[in-house]
Amino acid sequence: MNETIACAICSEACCTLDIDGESQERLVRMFKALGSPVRFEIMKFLVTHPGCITGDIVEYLPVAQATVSQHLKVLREAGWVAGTTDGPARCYCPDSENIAWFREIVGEIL
Amino acid sequence: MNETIACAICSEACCTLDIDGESQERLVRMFKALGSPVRFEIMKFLVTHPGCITGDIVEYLPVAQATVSQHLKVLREAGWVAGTTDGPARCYCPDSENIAWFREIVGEIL
DNA sequence: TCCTTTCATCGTAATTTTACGATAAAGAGT
DNA sequence: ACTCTTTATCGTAAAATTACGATGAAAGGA
Repeated sequence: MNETIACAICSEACCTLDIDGESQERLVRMFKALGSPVRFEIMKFLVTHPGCITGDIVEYLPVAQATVSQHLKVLREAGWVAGTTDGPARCYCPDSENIAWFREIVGEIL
Repeated sequence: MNETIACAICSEACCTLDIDGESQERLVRMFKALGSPVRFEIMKFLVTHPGCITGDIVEYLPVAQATVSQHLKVLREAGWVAGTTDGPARCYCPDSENIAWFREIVGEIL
């Protein structure tokens, strides 16, 4: 679905956006991850409290611990946040590299 | 959930991101809308073929017409695209104003 | 007026997501 | 070894999303 195609507008082979499948998947995953009110709220909290632990988020949000953990996993796998182990706890931070990548590619494409 | 709160990190009233509820809802809706492979593909097509009609997208994608129409509605309501009527057909374009807004606020917040 | 074209909407089945309690795992301290 | 703290994972019920065919609505031409 990512190669050059013909369409009714051009009536000949024509352009498509220059993004490889892997990057696109990654990008869509990032969009999807922040397309949830709860996860967006978590992200907001992490931006203003970088390095905080999961428990802080659980305290802050009216959401069960298991749910927060699940959402953090989604944000991690999407690349929005990165977690480092600190004893039994886990510190989370916005993943600035991936965030920069997101902004960059969004700027190119949209 | 958007006012100043106290948290375990600061142990006193502390900051939260400066975004009002309405903008946040709008932003989350935009994220969510592009967090779907099919909708992302539609958006890509619209960027490279601004002004095309629904039927062109239906031809391009291996998806039923009803489904495309539904996805276009989501993209419209999120503000990614704008549609203008042209006879029985409907022309769609990327909504550059809202896209600019998205980029701007993402740059501020993340 | 009657077609034709184009698109949106309705109803619905299948899939995915979300949220929760319960439980497991992993590290630090005693 | 035992316990406490912290987080992840499992199982599951409820809700939301997705995709489709069928139908309806709106505009233009014969």
